[in-house]
Amino acid sequence: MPAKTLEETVAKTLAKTRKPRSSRTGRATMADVAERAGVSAITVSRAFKRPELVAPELRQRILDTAQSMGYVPNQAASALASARSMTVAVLIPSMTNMVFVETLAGIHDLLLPRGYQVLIGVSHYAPLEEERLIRTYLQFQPDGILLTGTDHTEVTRTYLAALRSPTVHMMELLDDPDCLSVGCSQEEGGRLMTTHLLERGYRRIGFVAVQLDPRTMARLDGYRQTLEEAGLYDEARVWRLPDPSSIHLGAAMIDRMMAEGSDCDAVFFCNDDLAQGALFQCQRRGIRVPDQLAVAGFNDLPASAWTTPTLTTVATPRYAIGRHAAAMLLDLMEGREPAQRRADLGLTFIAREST
Amino acid sequence: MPAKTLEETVAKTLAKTRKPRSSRTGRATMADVAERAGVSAITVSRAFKRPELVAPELRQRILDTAQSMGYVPNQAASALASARSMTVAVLIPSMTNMVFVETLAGIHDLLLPRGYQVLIGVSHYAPLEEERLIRTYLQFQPDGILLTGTDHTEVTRTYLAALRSPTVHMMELLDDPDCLSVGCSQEEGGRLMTTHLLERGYRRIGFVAVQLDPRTMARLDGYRQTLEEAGLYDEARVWRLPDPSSIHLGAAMIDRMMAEGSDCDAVFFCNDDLAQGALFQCQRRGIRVPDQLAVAGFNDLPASAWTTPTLTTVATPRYAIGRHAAAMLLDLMEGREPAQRRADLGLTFIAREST
DNA sequence: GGCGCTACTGTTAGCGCTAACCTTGACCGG
DNA sequence: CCGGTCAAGGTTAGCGCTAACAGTAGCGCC
Repeated sequence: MPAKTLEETVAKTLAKTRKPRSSRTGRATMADVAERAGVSAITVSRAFKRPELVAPELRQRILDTAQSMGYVPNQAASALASARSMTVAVLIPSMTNMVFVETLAGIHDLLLPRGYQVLIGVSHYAPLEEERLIRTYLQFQPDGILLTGTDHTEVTRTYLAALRSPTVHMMELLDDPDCLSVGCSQEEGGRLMTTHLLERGYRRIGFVAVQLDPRTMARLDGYRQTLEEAGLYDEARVWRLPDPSSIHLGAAMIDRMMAEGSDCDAVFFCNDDLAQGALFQCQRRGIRVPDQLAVAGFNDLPASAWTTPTLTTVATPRYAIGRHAAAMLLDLMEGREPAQRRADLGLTFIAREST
Repeated sequence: MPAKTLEETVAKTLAKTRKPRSSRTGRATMADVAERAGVSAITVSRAFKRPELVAPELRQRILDTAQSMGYVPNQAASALASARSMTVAVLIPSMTNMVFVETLAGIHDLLLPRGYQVLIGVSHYAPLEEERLIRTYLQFQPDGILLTGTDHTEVTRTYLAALRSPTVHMMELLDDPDCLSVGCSQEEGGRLMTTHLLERGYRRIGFVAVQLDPRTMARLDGYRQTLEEAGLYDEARVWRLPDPSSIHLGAAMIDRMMAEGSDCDAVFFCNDDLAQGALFQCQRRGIRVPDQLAVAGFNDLPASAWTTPTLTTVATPRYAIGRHAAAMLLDLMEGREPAQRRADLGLTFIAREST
């Protein structure tokens, strides 16, 4: 009986001409503020979101009223009505690795002042975990997505392709013109360091790769290419370990090399914390660096300028990468075409005492 | 003319008996899935959120249909309708300080598997910034809030009091029975270390306080109390600097002490990274540690077990604090009373070579 | 005087989901 | 055979906000 239903609806509508002063949650709503300020709800909405559309005095009165009532806009309702969540999902492999924390800082510094919120997901270097996270964060209908690296599962790629949400890849550079990327050439970093070691006269240069993520492997590639060109590459001087990078592991590697009777005159560690651990252990064991063994790292962590000896390394512009990626994403989210689809932010080689 | 309005409404309602297959955003909605699976929307909702209410085969069919359509629930709509955002706001003072990053890891590990999302705010040790962040995060109607420390502005306190959202304070312990807190006694840490230094025979013990946040000041208090009891407190051996803690600053402090002709035979640094910097600089300047100068830190950062000499410090259970705080919050959010309102997770004193 | 224009403010409808209630049919025991 | 119970699914209304459109007033101008 549709007639009855309509009658009922009308009756109910009339009955609650004015609702009790607050919503279900006990918080003031936009309608409450509107009523108190003697305007309509939409005007309150505009006073907050499009202030230029409301007469200055009225706007001030509305804002004052809202303040006095402790009104806080409901972001879920806003997101639902406007189809804009003002949220960006960021996926990084690790939170304990300073490199990504600083990238995050760059992202935060750019996006937060512009009203965007950041949802941080940690994939622990596992593409499958990343896929799970993507699924979770899609529920938030993020206006944009920032991904680390380029090794994503097929499903992740499908999700992202099916989605409208703008996406920018960080750290590594992509040649695919459909993808936006900001980063630096990890391979180039590997070449820079290896070339430096060759120039310093080292001939039996080892490489320690851990975590085995694509960035580490790219550095290894750069190392291998350079040594192969010099006719000095020897697989026996390459160590590959899936473990996460740590000072402890770096120290352990020195022990292992000694135990194995390695003939290296220099070792290029894929990460600064490994190299720092190696330096500490060399000091303990009385191995003179760089005379007996040269040690090199990657990323330029803060302590690397202070160890004894100080550590030769390659500085990566991670803060700048985060900031730049966020800026590109912002362009996309606001409908502008970013200046470039692929931004190489370069590397800085830092020669110190350890080589 | 209400009659006409009603007629119009009915006409429109009939017209769109079935909407086009997707929503405004182009994504499949629950209604789309329901139609395809031949059930009502609420059943789809239940298949996801209350699976025990839907017959197993039907549930599977719904989930399969959803999957095949690439359906992702809209969290904003869910939050609006259910008044539960499944979101927790976490405010920490710094992201580059490992202590808080590990706290975050504990929080994540507990909350994410239970379906909660975490919004991270960084206050940069500024209560006013924290207040701003609180205001921002309240828009998300978080189901719970985790705060670091106890120095909040009056406005922050007012907001939190006006709010229903459960709140747990981390790191420091509160005596206020209205507040839940998880942490350890920073003051106790200061006493532990100072007592240790006294026992080792040091008599002119200095203290370097940086950042000057409440936790640092509490450690300083513990130090002062202990030395006063021993009749050895001397204000001239206390340095207070507002700068953030860093290796660099620790090294600089050694230089400054030398330049000032300080007579300390031991220095207690309020943070491990400062102490590490001091150790590095002592090594550079040929100051023998601990013979000429003992060095002590706080927090037990990873590198502290590897420096030369290794660093005496106090380990704080930050991961456990994060996890425990999250567990208490979860209890509150799910309507249970937590086992205790104030959890002291203790400290571990670690004697190493530097003292 | 009428037209267009700008500057404000309001009305209506609906975003996608779920709480609360309602219906249906199967099963059970006396 | 009937009332009671329960599991499984549906109906209705509305969460709090904003897009889109619809006024309305005031002004300038020919």
